[in-house]
Amino acid sequence: MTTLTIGQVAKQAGVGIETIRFYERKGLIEEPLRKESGYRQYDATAVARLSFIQQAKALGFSLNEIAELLSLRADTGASTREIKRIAESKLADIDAKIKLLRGMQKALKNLVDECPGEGPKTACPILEALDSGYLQEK
Amino acid sequence: MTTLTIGQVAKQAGVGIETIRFYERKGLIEEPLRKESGYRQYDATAVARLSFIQQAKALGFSLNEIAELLSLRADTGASTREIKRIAESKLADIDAKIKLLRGMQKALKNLVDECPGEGPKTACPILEALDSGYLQEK
DNA sequence: CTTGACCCTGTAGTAAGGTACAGGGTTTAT
DNA sequence: ATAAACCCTGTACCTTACTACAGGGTCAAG
Repeated sequence: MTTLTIGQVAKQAGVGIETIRFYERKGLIEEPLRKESGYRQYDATAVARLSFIQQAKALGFSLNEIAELLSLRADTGASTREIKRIAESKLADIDAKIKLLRGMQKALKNLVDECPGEGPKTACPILEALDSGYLQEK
Repeated sequence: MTTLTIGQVAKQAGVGIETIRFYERKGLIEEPLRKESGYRQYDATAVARLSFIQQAKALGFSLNEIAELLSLRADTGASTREIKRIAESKLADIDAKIKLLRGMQKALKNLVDECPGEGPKTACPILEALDSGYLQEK
């Protein structure tokens, strides 16, 4: 089994070296074996683990949530139920964020559409709206 | 003209006292006049300014962007064009965030739907997907 | 005239997710 | 054998938007 240095793992996984050590401190990655020199020795599973983390981040999981997923995975007593529960609550978070952003998008789009883009600032509906409390209707 | 203490302004605007001092340090609020005692003296325009900031935050503007809007508003040479430009770029940011979240939502929803919610973890498509790099297809 | 509620400055801490040294030791290539 | 490139620990710093003291001074009510 070929071993990898932290730099090689970082390169293969597309992250920084400091990031790997940071994940190690956070408990997201196991402490690897060391050479006599103290150098960390990794194998390919470390790259896979980092990929898992990147994937989960891409789905909007925080590092704490990822740590939770990883410990559930390692826990032979844990079931798919727990994992599904976490994923569902994350999905609900994402739904909520989208709703919020759609509200912003709609309000802002109205203002941009109505703004002539020239003339005195008194004619700008954007500043007007921000002043007026118009968004509070919501 | 009645004057207000920082506590009264905070209450009326629905923010904390520390927040007002923080905005002052950031340049989002002008430094108010002081009594001989050193107490800050505000008038109603301070409450309006805080409302402006809250409104803009609700539209997704960061404090730095809000500072920019405020300085444009104060700048007699600035036009609606500049303001519209900022609002448009903010709208583009929001659109991009929504797209990203929709991607996450879709991927995660598929996984949750396929997860039986019971049985061994090897049957859980969520962990499988995180391992496999399946999301990279994107 | 004293008590409690309020205000002041200045500094430090929070969360999240890293990033950047400083001051060393080690490996690898020439 | 020596220089470049790499690795080590530990600590400090970054951003955003606050929040929380500590250790004082002030104001209003009774």
